[in-house]
Amino acid sequence: MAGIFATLADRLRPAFAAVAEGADPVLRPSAQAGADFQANGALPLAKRTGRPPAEVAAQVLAAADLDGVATAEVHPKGFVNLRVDDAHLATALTAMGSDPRRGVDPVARPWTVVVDYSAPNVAKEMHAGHVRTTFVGDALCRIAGFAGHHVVRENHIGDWGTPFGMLIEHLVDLGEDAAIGELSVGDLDGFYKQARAAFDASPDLQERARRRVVMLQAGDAETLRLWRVLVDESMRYFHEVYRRLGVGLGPADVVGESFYNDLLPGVVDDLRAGGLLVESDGAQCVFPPGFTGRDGDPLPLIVQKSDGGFGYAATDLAALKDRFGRLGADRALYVVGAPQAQHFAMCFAVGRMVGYVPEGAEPVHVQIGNMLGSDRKIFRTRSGDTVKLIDLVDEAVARAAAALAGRGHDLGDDEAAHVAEMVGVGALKYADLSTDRAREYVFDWDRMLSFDGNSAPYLQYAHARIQSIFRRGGVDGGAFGRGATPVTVAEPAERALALRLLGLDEAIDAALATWSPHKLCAYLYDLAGDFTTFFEHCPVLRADDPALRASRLELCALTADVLASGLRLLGIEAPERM
RNA sequence: GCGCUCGUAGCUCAACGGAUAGAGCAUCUGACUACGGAUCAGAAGGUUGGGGGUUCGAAUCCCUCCGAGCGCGCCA
Repeated sequence: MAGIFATLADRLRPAFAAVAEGADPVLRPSAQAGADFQANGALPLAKRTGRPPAEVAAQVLAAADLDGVATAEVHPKGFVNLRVDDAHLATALTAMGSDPRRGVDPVARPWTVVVDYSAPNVAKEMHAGHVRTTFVGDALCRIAGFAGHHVVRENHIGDWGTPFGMLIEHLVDLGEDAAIGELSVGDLDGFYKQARAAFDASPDLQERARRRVVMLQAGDAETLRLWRVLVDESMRYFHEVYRRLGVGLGPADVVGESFYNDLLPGVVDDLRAGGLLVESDGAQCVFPPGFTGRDGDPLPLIVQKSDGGFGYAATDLAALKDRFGRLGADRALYVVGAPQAQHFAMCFAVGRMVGYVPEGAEPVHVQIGNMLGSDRKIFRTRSGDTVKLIDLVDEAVARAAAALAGRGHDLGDDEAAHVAEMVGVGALKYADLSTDRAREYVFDWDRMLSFDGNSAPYLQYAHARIQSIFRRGGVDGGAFGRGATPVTVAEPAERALALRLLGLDEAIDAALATWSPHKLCAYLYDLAGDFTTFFEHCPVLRADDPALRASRLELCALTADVLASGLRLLGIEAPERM
């Protein structure tokens, strides 16, 4: 089944096309009294046909088959106002109830979507900067997967390059067992800082590190073994964190920088064969058109450094080749910080020039804005250090536990702890997901953990509250929300809730159109708001008429299910009680 | 200097080129011995940084100025 928006658009499109080929109905939700949607498409057509907007609108309306779906009227200005029939809402809700996908049809043409996200560095702690790319990337994977796309998750870990000379030598100096001990308790920052301090203080170590990098790149077996120790210990820790956070990245998804190492010479060959490679100051560069740096000079993408080593641009080009070539991606998402916009724009331009990106396919930099402190500066600790991701998680859960305990509940200790984890982690995720991903946002504990406003706890609470209706009424919740109970839509609050429920597919479309999870968040928040209004105005358990009571229980069950499903698509769990 | 992103209510954020720019918090006013008060209803709060332009219609697109953040050759 399709949602209400798609249904109306399908009904209107032929009528608009009859006036002018390919004309868009420009269907929008309406804030007008008495109207649920408005079609604005007559206004641009009036201009094209040289006729008054209202006349065009009337012609469209006469041609539109809205029978059984909605009634419409033309506003003198040319807007077509649409009000969905109550009977149609009722039947559509029944269809939604019996549809396990809740009205979200699988996309007609599934894509292979490669999603590059999280990307921590080996032997370095994940910090606040990784929070958002991890959560946004994971949510996009879930949403795209649910919509029917084939999703390939890739964790582009930083597991290669010059720092590994230093890290490996530090591992040797420390002794392997001691080093592993340190890494295995998750103290990656401690290890890295020690290594950095020793490196800075010792010219001898610097020299050994240089030699070690050469050995690593030459494939020396012992060096590779030591490197592998660092990678494995780090990944073991990262995967523990992912598991705790419900992030769908595992060992099979690790495709780090080192993976592309063998492909780099081929990239250089491709560029050279394409006549794109230019030597500049001893480095092999490509100058994609349209990019200038200081003094307005053309800006190079440095593929091979003057010392013969490969730069990160080479790795990113190899990744483009691999994702669109070997993996057959239709879309390759790079869920990476906004500051790297120019770098990716250049890589994508070069990737197209060299033929790595097929016609119709598209690499997308899913830009992630910085998390800011209350001072609107980059989020840091008071002492100026980066904030460890795991510390944020622990604090979120602790704060959630305190908030839950503060209001009193009848949960046992185990369940209370479990719920605190769901609420704390959910609050952290939702705060990241609910604002436009590309924009910076101010991190605020109180706001994200508030039970009011656009927060995870509010949505989780709305869900738990519905569950309690079924418990309180001694009603088997599983019997509702399956389309087996007829729904009547009469009260304004019922209509509003019904319309919202039937908008799930549109919300998911909107989120995927721009790879923006916050559009789904906004939908869920609106849904929760519509539910509380409904719940306030429409007695459920106390409804006199058994049929009305059942109808409202059906609405409750559908709402609870859409809330829980929607939150799940964001990677957030919805407790039954809290 | 060049480039990218951004500037919306006191604060934090929405708004797919469409009618009167919406929420939450904070402020103020009301309601109910409550199907979970973590409630509901309402008020107030805006020249969408300034100015110009395109358009039937601009927070949204273009130009310009002001302000903020970020990037700009061998780190990723």
